[in-house]
Amino acid sequence: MFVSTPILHADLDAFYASVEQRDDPSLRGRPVIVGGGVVLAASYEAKAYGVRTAMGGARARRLCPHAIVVPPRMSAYSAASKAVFEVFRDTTPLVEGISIDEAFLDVGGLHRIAGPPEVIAARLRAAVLEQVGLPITVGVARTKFLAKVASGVAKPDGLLVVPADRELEFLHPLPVERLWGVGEVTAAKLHSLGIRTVGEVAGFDETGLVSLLGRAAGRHLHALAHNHDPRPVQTERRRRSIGSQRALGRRERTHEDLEAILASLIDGISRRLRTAHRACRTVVLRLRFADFTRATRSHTVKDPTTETEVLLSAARQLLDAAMPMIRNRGITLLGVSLTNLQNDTPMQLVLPFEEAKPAALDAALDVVRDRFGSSSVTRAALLGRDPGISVPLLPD
DNA sequence: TCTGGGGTCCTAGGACCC
DNA sequence: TCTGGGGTCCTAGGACCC
Repeated sequence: MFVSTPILHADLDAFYASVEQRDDPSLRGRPVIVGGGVVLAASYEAKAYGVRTAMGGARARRLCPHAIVVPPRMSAYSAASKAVFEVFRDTTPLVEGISIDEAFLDVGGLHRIAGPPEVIAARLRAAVLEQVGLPITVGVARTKFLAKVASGVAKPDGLLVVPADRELEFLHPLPVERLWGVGEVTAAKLHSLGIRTVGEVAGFDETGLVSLLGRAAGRHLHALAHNHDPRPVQTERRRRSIGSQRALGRRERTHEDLEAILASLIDGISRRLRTAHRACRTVVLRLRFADFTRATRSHTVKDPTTETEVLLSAARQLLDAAMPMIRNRGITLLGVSLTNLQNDTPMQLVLPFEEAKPAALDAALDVVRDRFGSSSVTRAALLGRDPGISVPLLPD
């Protein structure tokens, strides 16, 4: 039935809320909201009342007054996520995590051993429920994009297979909002042209979409509507930024207050930066004002750094320069992110073959695997004799 | 009780270089 | 003195995702 590699998109249902219901039986079957000021997650019982992720807490409570509101327990969610990803990797080594609660699994090579994809998917759902105690929805299709759409349609606690010969039949009647990458703004633009379904997008020419949405978004949408998505499942994706931010409410903040918050943000992220064995060149200061408009200010240094002091002084200068704006408009959020990430040290793995003793090679392999999380690197690759494997040894 | 925290990717303009 | 095109880097903003 599948002419090429079938892909699974596995997506935990109402993840944070499901973990809360798992850990506290009194919450089961009842509307649960995780979060306070803002809804981080809502159980399906709460969603039935119109409660949505990212909604203001006050509005959520108006919609569902009898909901039980619990504070988030991030460490519990992160532990649950780890456990689920172990189940994923028991299924296939080709797992691409996209967030704490979803991943793509390439099960193409598994047909002989594990059966057809729909059987693998059903077994995966049962394993997650049994071993971790959480409901999960799985979409199965020939491409990542379609698998993701399928899981979205099948939620909650569902399984949906899109057979290779029925793809457009499945895709075209769906509303444009189902497409990955179409949010509120893009949907409104499409609606303004009378486009409401994916099929209608497909009937629109690419040039028109590009002039409406910009080059990349237009092409992307055109391709998806025609079911073109050649992206493979990628097991190793490198992080491109590290950031942290703090909402400040509406209180007045002095320069000293902000400096203290900035120092603690930088302290946290520079620690994460070093733990990840990365260095950074660009510091971005993020601001949100009293009217909830936003601004960013950034500074790029010549040499990549991992040092708290360097990062802090760059961030301080950005903050100082932004103080007039902050005094004018009031500040409700302060954040920092580090981008332009590089490896923290250029890796020297030049090992002339005749000098490379097995022990030295193994040590080098350990370093590479540790740094890059890559288990597919071989001794031959290190020695440059295996052109089939590329090892990203240079700073990116 | 208005509005969290972590990310990715794209665009556009200006500086600078060849 | 005026006039090119192409490429890269930096900065700022914005859409989108979970």
